[in-house]
Amino acid sequence: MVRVRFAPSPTGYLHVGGARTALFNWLYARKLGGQFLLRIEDTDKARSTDESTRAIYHGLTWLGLTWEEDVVHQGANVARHQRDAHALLESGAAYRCFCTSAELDARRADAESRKESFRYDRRCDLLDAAEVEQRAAAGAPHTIRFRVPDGHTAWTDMVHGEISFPNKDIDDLVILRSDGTPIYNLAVVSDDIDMRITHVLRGEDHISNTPKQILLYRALGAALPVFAHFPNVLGTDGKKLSKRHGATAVGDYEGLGIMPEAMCNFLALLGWSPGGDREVMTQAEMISLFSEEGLLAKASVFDMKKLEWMNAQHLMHMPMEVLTPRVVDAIVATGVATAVELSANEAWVCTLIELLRVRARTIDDLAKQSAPYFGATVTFDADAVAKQWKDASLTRKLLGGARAALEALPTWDAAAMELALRGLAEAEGLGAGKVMQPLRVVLLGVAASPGMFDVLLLLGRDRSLARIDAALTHPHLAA
RNA sequence: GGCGGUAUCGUCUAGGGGACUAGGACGCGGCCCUCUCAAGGCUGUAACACGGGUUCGAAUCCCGUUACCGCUACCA
Repeated sequence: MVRVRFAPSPTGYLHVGGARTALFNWLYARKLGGQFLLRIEDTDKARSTDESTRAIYHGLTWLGLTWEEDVVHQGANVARHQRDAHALLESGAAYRCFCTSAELDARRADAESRKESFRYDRRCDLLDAAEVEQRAAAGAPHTIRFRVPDGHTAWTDMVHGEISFPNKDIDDLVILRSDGTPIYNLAVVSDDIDMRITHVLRGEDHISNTPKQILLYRALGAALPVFAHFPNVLGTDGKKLSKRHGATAVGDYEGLGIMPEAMCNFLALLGWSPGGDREVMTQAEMISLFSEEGLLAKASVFDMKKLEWMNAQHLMHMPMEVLTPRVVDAIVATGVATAVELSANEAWVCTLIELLRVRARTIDDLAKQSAPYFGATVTFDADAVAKQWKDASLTRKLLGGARAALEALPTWDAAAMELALRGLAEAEGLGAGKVMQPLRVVLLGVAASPGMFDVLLLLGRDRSLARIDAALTHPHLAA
């Protein structure tokens, strides 16, 4: 049974890089019928906050990346971490180190000043056993260090292939601080063993932790998981994505009107390709297409333009029953209509969304575009007015004609409107646009919208005529 | 500095020795459609980091260089 985990530290919001790591873990588990677990690495109490933990839950849930079993809080496992550290001490794989941080810092600085790379010299490992016992018993503060054996440590990474490190380049790492608290590498290994994790899929920044962790697995007598290290997500300047690139938290994109389906789709394509020319996919399609062969080792740049395009694709193709509630919420949030009003006109709202979804890039954009269809009065865009009502007297004449023609219509249907309005234009010796464009501004206040007849239908006879009347009193047209 | 990772259009990528005149997508430009805006269709722009090998043949394999990234803590 494949068991994977996403293990963020709750020191900020859910970052898009982290979200992609979570996505790949989730996809892998879903693909193989495995389990996707969540572990909050909150051992750094100073930096961890409950707010961050909630943001991570929210982000993952929003993306649809639901996890199995109870969330594991690393901080709750300290006793086991300590037990493992002491087991290592007893088996001889680790030793007590009485060097203080200050001494270590000084030696490190000294090595650096001589342009040498610092390695712990194992002086405490050379101490007489009896002396060690005596000092420890006397309560002398000390850490527990893992003794890195000779040789080299290698593994076959799912995305990078063979990776090998000479053990001589790995320092004897502290696994338990002098205050008895565990160090990250020990805690991770201890928890992953305990959680029976079979595949550790994480960010590239953990590559150099991996040999240390493999050594710990072996010393603890545990089976190794399969490792995969995903490349970084970069900003447009090629630097690792960070705050100064603007929105980096997945919550930011939610606020921007990006949908989770699009976000997942976009994130999945950063470092993974289903092969062929496949791009727009539902989550179900991503699961069935997912394979480790498609995983890329190269860092990729987060391109907001493409995310927006991706969002637009999902916006226009997704099932109405999932889209509608979201748009309704967004419209209500803009204040132009209430939820009650919208639910009372379900079919009408549906038509409106169908017409706008193909012209919007985000949910917020769509909600904003819907504004002119609500309310009693029209808000006129100054540029649209200036451009489309340039010749005031001609516009008045055309609008008068359009109003009369529309009012005379026996039935309020598109075919009849088209006949009437095109007829009007022809009679004036004008192109259809000369009638439609001014009318569009009259009805909606803006220069771009769905087709005129769709708009007329949406607004209805009474409101359409009333808006024409209202426009005739607009200062720009009132002679 | 040491160690590790990576390198195809501006960006996401296809490519796994001959099918490459290097394909698709985003973006950008043009055309078509058209009452506007979108969507859609057609089309243009633009890349194998560099240098050596291996091979009859290299974007694909190997080595080196360069650049970028990561790690090098009693952080995670």
